[in-house]
Amino acid sequence: MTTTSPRQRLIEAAEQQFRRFGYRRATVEDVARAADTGKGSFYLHFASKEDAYVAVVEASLERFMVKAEAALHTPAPVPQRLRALVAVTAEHYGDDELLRASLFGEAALVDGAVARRTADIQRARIRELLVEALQAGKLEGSVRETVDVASTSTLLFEVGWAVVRAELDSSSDLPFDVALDTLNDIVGLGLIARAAPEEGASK
Amino acid sequence: MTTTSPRQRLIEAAEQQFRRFGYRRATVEDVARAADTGKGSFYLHFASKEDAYVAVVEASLERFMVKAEAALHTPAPVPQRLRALVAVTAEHYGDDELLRASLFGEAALVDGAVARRTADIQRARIRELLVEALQAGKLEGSVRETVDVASTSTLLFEVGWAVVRAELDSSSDLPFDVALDTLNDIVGLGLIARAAPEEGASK
DNA sequence: TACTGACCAATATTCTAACCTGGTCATGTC
DNA sequence: GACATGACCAGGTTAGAATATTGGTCAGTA
Repeated sequence: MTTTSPRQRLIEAAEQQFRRFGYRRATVEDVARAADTGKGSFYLHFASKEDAYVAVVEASLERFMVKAEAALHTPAPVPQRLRALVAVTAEHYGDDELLRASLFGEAALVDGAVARRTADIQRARIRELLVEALQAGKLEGSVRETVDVASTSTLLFEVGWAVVRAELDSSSDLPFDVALDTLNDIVGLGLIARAAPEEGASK
Repeated sequence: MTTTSPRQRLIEAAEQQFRRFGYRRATVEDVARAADTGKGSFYLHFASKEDAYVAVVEASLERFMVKAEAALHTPAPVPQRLRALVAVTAEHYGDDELLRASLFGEAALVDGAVARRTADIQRARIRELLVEALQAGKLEGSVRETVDVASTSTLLFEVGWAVVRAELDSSSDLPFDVALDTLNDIVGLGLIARAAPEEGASK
């Protein structure tokens, strides 16, 4: 029980406390006690309570990233991989209240500046994934060369989350698989009726 | 100054007060006074303060809808019309703090149940626009017959707002016209490299 | 050197009393 | 009668003083 490093123990204890009580109500003292150490030691490892929270979110996020990367690193064509990513995300975020609250700013667990900070971290990390996937798609030839990776990843990120949110929000009337199909369909083929697949079609 | 109907005067007065002080701080009494009428009369026209707020949002929304419909009802092909819609939206919502706050739940002007209610109204109304545009697109042949109008409108709504938000959020690093181009590009052509424009490409 | 917990300033909570405001309705006006 | 009004009330909100808690520090211990 005391075999892990103090920092590790602190992160684990902090995670438990934050998950149970939320950012505000969890106290540094309780975290330290739960990690079987003094409050002073807490500050040897983290500059502030907020930093500890960020560390917890980052650790949680890392666990999600493993799944997410697995979903993306398959031999399937890129659009199908994106679909898998959305599915995995909905599943994971459905279970992980802490990540969800930190991303959407659900006030029950976090809010204000901390929530914004952790939301940014998640967004950035997940968008990296999309950038990577898009570049891989270009290499393998399944994504058009002309696609602007930076802005496309931003937009993909938003539609992706729209679908995830529709799934997590029980009051939504958009069935998950329909949303997924549509996402794939639009992202894959666009809206335009096939006519002139040659040059210069937009702007 | 007293030529308009009492209800109209009340809505205008309410709009001024709500815009200036926000939903909570604006008082029914001040609204009535500003409309040059008694507080009791207020309740002849509105069942509650909240209903008056909704009426104000609806009136504001209607003014936006005029512009939005104008942007959509042009002879241009549908994707280009959608682009115009996004541009118009960004412009209008950039100026109209009340609509913006009511849609995004910016707490300065509104929050809680009222904000949710007015957000839903706006979402529904704007999504109708998209549904209409998609159907028109199908008729004129510029939108694929196979796209699912209901779910597509939902997703389009989300990307559209992502672009608008990127524009309104000054800290965003995504230039508006790049975002617009990308939106058009993806929605128009999808991501897939042109290869087999025949059958069964998704799912 | 590595750690700790008593300590402090700042913030949060609780309590109470005064105050305000959404909504009603008896009364007045046309 | 139909319509409009403002005095009135209950419930909720604010203000502010008194109290308790907590993030963060640091002198002291092992």
